[in-house]
Amino acid sequence: MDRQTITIYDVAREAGVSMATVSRVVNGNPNVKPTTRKKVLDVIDRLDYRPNAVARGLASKKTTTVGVIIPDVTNLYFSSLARGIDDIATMYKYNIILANSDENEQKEVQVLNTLLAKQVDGVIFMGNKITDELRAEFSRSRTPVVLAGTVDPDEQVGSVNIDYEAATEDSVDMLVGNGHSKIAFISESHDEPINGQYRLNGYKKALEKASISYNDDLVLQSEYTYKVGEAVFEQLKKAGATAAVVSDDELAVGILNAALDRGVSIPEDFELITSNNSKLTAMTRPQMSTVVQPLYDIGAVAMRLLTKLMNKEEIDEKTVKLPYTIDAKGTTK
Amino acid sequence: MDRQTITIYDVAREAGVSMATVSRVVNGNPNVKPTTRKKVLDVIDRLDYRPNAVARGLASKKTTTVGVIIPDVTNLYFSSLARGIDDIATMYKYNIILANSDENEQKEVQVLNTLLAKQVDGVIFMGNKITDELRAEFSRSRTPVVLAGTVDPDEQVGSVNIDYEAATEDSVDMLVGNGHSKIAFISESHDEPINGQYRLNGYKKALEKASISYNDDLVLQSEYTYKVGEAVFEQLKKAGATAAVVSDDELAVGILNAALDRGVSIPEDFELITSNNSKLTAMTRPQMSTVVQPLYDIGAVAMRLLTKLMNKEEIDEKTVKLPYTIDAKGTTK
DNA sequence: ACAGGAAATGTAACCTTTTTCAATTAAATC
DNA sequence: GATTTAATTGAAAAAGGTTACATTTCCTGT
Repeated sequence: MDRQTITIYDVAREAGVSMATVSRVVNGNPNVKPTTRKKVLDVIDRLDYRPNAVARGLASKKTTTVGVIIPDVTNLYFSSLARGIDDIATMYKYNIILANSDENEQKEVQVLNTLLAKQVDGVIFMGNKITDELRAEFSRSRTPVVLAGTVDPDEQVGSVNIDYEAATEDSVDMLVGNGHSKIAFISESHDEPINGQYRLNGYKKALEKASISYNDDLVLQSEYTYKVGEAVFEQLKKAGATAAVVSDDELAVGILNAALDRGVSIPEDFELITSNNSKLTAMTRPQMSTVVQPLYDIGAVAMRLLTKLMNKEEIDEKTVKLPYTIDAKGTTK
Repeated sequence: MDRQTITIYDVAREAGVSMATVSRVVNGNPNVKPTTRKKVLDVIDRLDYRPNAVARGLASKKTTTVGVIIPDVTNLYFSSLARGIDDIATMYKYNIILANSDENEQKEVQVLNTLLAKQVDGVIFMGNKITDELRAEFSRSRTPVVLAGTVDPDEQVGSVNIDYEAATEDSVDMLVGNGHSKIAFISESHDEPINGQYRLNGYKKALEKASISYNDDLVLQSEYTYKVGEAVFEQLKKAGATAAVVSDDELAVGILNAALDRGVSIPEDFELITSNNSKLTAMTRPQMSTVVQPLYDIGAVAMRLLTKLMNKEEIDEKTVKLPYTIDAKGTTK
């Protein structure tokens, strides 16, 4: 009682050719006589035939689908990357299976596995830390993987980033230049190389250059949400910070607002520079000074790189670093 | 030179059973003797067998994948819905193919077609207007469709919303109550029923109740972006509006900031109420008064509804309206 | 020990394409 | 006009599972 969908068989029969021929015209294979092609095309049109992508995937071992693991679509940083990914994917005729991981290691592995089970042609991973288990899954399957906005010191898989260390160093340099010596650094867990290894290093380097001694009280680990801004700001005050480098925009807004709500003038009494250049940085008052990461492009380039990998094209460099700048807006002098 | 992946055949052979039996244990069919199950499970484990979801999909005609058409992941309103969708999808073992449409009618149709070609078990559509072409595609395929945060006066497919008309009416009521008579209404195109039919109606009703005559100059159509806020605010001033009801948070922030940047005090000189209760409403200063839409829940309920539809369960009501409230924060008195 | 029914397992068709590889047809050469 | 060669087309074998149906095995009760 179903048999409603029409298959390549039906087309072949109607057109009086073999299904191989139908397959050829559908796939644009040139070895088909123009008249036959026309005939088949007409039948396809008349019957409104749509190839079954699943059957296609099974036969050809290609699904034209890539998996995208994202911590949270609701985070503007990641959704901006995702947008870049999807646009390029569409351009290359791929679709995206999007899965939220909440940066939960267990979910990440699980999701990766279902993506692989679904035979995605490639995977784009956004997150912060590549656990060993994840790395093991990556290398076990021969499915290409590209990290977007995510670093893996191991560099086994492709990745697209900016130079987080240098960007953070530049940010701190700027605050130092504005006369600060009690500069806080706030990021997520230092277990994540992007923070503990790159950003923190940049921070330390800048301090060192300025002969400012490193003070543990000024280095905070915090989740990236708006609502913890209050608590973080209290900690900052307690530690005597007069400026801060923040690794996430949403958190930065939280801190900024907490300061404003307490009557602290910004940037006069406190300076702040954030890291992602998401839309948010333009929406606050004062607008937030920020590292300008080319968010969309990171996603786009990552997807482009993945297409090459899936296509087994020769890659010159599978770790690409995109340029960044610093945009001094209203939260710094 | 490929044959690296191991199939159900391999497992069957190793375990000395038929593939049917392997299939049974993989799918949790109870008709398997515990000892056999154990034996098979051991082999699966040893060989690290992972069922090929594509083959499965072809054989069973179920892909456990649903398509999600979203205008733009980067818009917090929609990404919040998407998050609700994905969480419930995951809960029911579905994956999400996400596709951005930019509310472009052509893209919408095209994307829907590739989703159907990929044999998704269901579709969740977010957008604003259901064109006839889209409607035609919806009904042609027997794939269930649910609209999330999107209305279709036609009510042919499932949908999850709030009562936009009433919510807008309430918003205007509140501004009227605060003494305004020159209240602006700003939304996207009135061709979209959600705006032209529901919200605008609510606006008119409220005016009528208050015996305020409708003034065309106070009714604006604008795209939903932050950057047009300036232009929109200028128009509002010109029209002499003293308050506004805005249908999109990002646009509302743009208007709010344009006002603040011009030295207008809010809410003293101008009141504003927005419609989506995205994170943004808490991030501005003053915080934005808003209609509280249960964004996450709209997505979650839509996905839940879709699971029922896909499961051919009996549905009591396929058009569900979720409750909303009005949260008067800093942009209204 | 044996019939009868339930439980467990196996057989083989089917799902819809792609993709060899072989067969046929058309075009080109002399 | 007979061959050769090139261009089209078709037949059938994958691809990796699910599932209806048939068959075998296992218990029970007598």
